[in-house]
This record gives sequence, C-alpha cells and structure tokens, in this order.
Amino acid sequence: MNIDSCVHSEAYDGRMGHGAAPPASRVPRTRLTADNAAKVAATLQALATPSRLLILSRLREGPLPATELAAEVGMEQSACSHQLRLLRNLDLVVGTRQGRSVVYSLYDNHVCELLDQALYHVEHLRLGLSDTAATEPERESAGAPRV
Amino acid sequence: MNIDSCVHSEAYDGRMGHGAAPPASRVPRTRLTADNAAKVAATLQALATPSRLLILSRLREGPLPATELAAEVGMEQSACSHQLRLLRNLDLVVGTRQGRSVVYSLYDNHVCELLDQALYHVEHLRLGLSDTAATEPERESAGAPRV
DNA sequence: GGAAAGAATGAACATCGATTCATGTGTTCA
DNA sequence: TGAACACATGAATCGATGTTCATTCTTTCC
Repeated sequence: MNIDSCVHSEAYDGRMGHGAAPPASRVPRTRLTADNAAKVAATLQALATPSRLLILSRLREGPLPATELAAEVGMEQSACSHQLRLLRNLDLVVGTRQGRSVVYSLYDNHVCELLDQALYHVEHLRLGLSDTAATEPERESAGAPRV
Repeated sequence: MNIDSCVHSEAYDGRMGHGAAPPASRVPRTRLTADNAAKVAATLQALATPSRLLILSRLREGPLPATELAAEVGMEQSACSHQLRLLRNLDLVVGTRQGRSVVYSLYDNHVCELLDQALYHVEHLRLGLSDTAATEPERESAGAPRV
C-alpha cells in the first residue's frame, strides 16, 4: 500500500481545534498493512506491561545497573533481566558492561519520546477531556455502545 | 564501554539534536508509579495487537460501519466486534447506531495522534536509523547483550 | 585458584487474551 | 408478524507471555 496518506477520503477532514495537545501534527502517516501492523504491534507491546513501562520510565531518568534497576522498579532480578532482554531485542534499551554490572539505558531519543507521547496521550484519554465535541455530535446516541 | 547513549546522568535535560523527529518535546513528564503504570499499560495494550492496530488505522481515515470495518481489516465479524468492545471500553473508539449498522470512529484527536506518534517512532526504531549514531559508538560493546 | 557479586538463561507454571463457534438482541422491510 | 440483515455477547479453546525457581556464566578480589 502507499505510505503517506492521511488521506481520509473526505471524512474526518474536520479534525478541529484541539487544545492542550502537543505539537505533533506533522507526523508522516503510514498506511498500515497487515504485515506492517504485526511488527508495530510487537514493538508497542513493550509498552503494554506495567513492569516494562516502569523499567523504561526509570531509565528515562538516566542509566542504571541491572540490579539497582530491578530494585527501583520493585521486581526480582530474574524477572527484570528477562524483560530487559526483550527490550534489548526490540532496540529499546542498551546494556553495556561496566565492571561486574551491566548498565542499562534507553536506546535513543525515539524511545524517550515514544514514551513521553504515550504517557501524555493516555493520561488525557483516561481523563476523558476529549476535544471531540464538535466532530462527534453526541456519543450515547445509539443503543449499541452500552456495556 | 561507554554508557551515555542518551546519557544525562542529571536526567535527560540534554535531548540533543534530533533530526526528523516531530515537535513533541514539550510533553509533561509524568513520574510513573506502579499503580499508574498499570492503567497506562492497559490502554497501551490496545495498540499492541495487529488486529486492533489495523482497526484503529482504518478508522483514522474516517468512520465505518462495523461490518465494513471487519471486512477491510480482514477479520471475522465476531472477532472484530470483540475488539471493538475493548476499544470502546478504553474510550478509543465510539460506535453510534445508524439504522441497522453501528458506525465506528475514533474517539478523539488524542487517539489519532497517539497512533501517529506510535507509528512514527516505531518505524524509526525498527529501521535502525536512530539519531543515536553519533552518541552511541558501537553497540556490541558488552558481553551481555548477545542473545 | 576459589569465593562472591552481578547478571543471563532455561524450564515450568500460571495467566491472560485473541479468535472461533454458536446464540442472542435490535432493526428494517415484506 | 416474521424473515433477513447488522452487531453484540458468552463460552470454550489455544497460544502467547510474565513470573518464579534453579542454574550457569562472567567479572572481581582475596
């Protein structure tokens, strides 16, 4: 499929005002292929667990030896190591040996920002302070969306 | 053995150059608590599966009736409906009845941007074209990170 | 060399979650 | 009213995955 399309045939052109949202905007829109989605999902899953989220969050504040890291996020050494391996394989963190210990840090800025963005948006999502009001008339109209 | 990939012992104030990266930057940094992480993880997990990623991606282009949506993302009606329920509960999508069908659309712009950001960063992560190059000499330094 | 610290690895286990199958609910139209 | 369409829902299944336990590997220091 093509890349760059944000396209939206004609629907959703509205995309109104927005308020608090961060810059963002000029991000290239990649059309997701079934194949592509799998890879993306695999990476995003790294952020889909409390333990790894905590690990990355701590690393955002600076590099840390494996053991200290485990202690700070409150998990066992082994469990933490397993997760670190996963994060390493996804190129989200790097570990460099330093004496007896292996110091871990975020791979690069993309990781850092991905984390930030995720936290930011999720927080705003859960708070329900949407800026949808204009585009989406009334939610509650139908009979379907009712648990 | 350097550490300093993204260094910042003092805590990431640096946030260097960056090239293609989108604005971002001015996102508030929320310190993750163990409790908080669970909630965030729950929401982010919505983006951690190919099926839901495809669903959201299609909805980004405009509202769509459930059945059509299922067809476009290539999944069975039931499976799609289950995922839509999940996405609804997380306030990521809304479904409004319209005649026989229920038309689904993204909840608001935060969802759209969260998606965009995720795709953007992930793509750059997987491609390895990090902007770390200058900062992170050789990855392979340690003995640890070797599958 | 040998002991101990720091970390990685493997197996086993338990849990969660995505899909399928079958069925129920709501809506339109004859 | 009843058939057909459009979705939702529940139960069951099966695979994926996070954690624990025990072990191994690496490095340091005596």
